[in-house]
Amino acid sequence: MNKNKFTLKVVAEQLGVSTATISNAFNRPDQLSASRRESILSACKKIGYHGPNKAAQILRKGQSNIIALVLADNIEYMVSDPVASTFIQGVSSVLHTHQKHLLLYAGDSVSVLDVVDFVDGFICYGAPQNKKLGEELGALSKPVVTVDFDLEGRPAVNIDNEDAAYQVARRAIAKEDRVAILGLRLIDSPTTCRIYDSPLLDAEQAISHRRLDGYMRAIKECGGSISNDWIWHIPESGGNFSRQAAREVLNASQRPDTILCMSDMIALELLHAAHELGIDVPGELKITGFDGIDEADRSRPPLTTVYQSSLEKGTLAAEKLMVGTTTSVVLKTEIKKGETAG
Amino acid sequence: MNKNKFTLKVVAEQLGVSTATISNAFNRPDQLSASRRESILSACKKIGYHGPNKAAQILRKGQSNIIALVLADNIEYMVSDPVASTFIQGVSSVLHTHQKHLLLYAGDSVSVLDVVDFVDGFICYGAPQNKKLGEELGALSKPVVTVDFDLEGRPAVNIDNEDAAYQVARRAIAKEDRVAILGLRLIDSPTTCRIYDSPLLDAEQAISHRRLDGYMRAIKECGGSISNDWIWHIPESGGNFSRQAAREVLNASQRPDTILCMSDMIALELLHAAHELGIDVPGELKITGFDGIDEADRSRPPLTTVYQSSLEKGTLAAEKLMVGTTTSVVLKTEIKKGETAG
DNA sequence: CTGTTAGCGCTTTCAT
DNA sequence: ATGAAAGCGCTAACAG
Repeated sequence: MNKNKFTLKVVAEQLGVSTATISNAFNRPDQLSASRRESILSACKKIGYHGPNKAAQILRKGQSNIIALVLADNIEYMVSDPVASTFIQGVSSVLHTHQKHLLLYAGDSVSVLDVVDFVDGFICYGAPQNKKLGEELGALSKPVVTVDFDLEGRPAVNIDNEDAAYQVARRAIAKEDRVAILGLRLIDSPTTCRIYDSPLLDAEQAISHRRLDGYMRAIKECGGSISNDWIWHIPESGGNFSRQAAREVLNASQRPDTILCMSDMIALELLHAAHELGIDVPGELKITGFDGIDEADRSRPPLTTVYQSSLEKGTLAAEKLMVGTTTSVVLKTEIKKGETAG
Repeated sequence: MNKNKFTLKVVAEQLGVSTATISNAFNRPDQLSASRRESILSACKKIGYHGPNKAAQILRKGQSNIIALVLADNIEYMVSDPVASTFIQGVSSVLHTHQKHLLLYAGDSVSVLDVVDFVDGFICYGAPQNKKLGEELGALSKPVVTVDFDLEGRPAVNIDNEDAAYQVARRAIAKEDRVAILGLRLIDSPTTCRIYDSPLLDAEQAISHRRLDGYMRAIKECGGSISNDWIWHIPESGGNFSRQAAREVLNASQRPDTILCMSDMIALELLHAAHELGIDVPGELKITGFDGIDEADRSRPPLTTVYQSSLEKGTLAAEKLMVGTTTSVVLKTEIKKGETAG
């Protein structure tokens, strides 16, 4: 329970040198002889002074080595989502090599202004649920890297959601197919429901809408069409939301031939529900997912989906922030054929 | 890209009041009239001053509202582990209601001293891989709450690992059973292997050893015994480590009748491997897990395991830290019968 | 290479 | 209820 209350000044007096010398010994080796530095450092260690106070350094240097990772939703959900947690892994691994600390910041918080003064930069994973945060991040003087959405003038890491969705849908849909879509965060509702004619969320905000566009293109190309009654909104992949949607769509009269899911978690839940109802996949029902999580590979039958590297998204975003890049990038995705789409 | 460079002092001059008044308007409402405060606040908003600089506040007040969550291993692994991520959920939900920020700190880092000056307290989830961190945390003058291990004089949140392991093992083991154990972090090795006569890690450090004790007690009570050749060390639940151990033990001549696994992730991997080899569970092989994660319930057959509430561990630990409790607690666990243990 | 000094931006007695 | 002033602990000019 010690943790001495030493300050640079006190230590300097005790060692009979100036404060600047102590400071330099710790932060700027080039400013003094190696031997002097060595003796100072060991003297400090002996008396139990472990280096300059970090809080004071943050104020003085204007640099904390803390990076805030702004998550789209609440932290609770994000940490348990396989896609998001893989992303976090990527981020944390590169921050670790750069000796930076990781602060998790919830996208449903009130304002990033309560951390902006003591973090060095932001990585923003998905458009924050609280729109205001997006505006704030856009106007900051500190570095920001966005992922899965864009912010005027900020470097971003994205995938081509429209094209990926198109590709995977194209793989599943056959002529004359009745198609349904289980979408993610399409409208502003906390519950699972068909979208009917609810206004869609801002197009710019939602990767979901790019995916929707891709699905639509595929459907059209197959000579089909889809009404809003056959498009579900699911607030988040986890929990019971997906299950509810799965049951609704499977129990509908005139069950669809193909169901396009905007995440693997949703698709797996649907696959599970279909199994329970004795529906043969892909014989009676084709299913596609999105993300390419490991679990999608282990399901039986394995999911037809599109893979995106969340890990790479994370490492790239963090590296951009570390290096100070200003250019954006669009990562490649890859169709995983699986066996759920005929 | 604005983010005005306003300081309290500048604002005070501009509004023609003293710095103390501005400060009070933001931090101590009781120090001035409501109307005065209101007018000051709105004036500040108008000119774009969003409140006192946080970095300066941290230095001055010695309080940052940042809580460090020290993870046992590297962050990468922790975030992807269902047990750990559930724990994080619990922590973050409580911190969020207390307006505290969450800093993730890896247990394989060099020293907590590089954050101690700017965090208000520590939650330490599992004995840090780097032993030195444990010592440092013990000697700090800031609040520390430990989980799944103890630190002299610090409040802790634990479960009774020995008893839980005993209970679940007792459920599976029958007289004359040949028993094997797939253990987690038993020795100091980065690879999956039988422990043979390697020295076990410090008993105090490892919850695994309490579980081992429980298993041993159950085995003895059934009139059996187990040699170190039948105890595996697995460095972490995820990755291929569990799979390797599963294959080794299943392919051994004289396959065990019962295999006790120190985590559900290990047990599920084992179940999967057994399935691939056409081994009937529980007919030809009984399996037990540990943790009671959701997925253990969804497997076929559902896993016989012992449930612990990682969420509650998280909320409790965070609450202890917020409230400043000094007492420790041992949470209840619960046997989940499942169908993999006869 | 070393020491002196002026702040980084704020909070908080203490006096008014 | 408000204002003046002394630091919180450190760093980086600058001068020696």
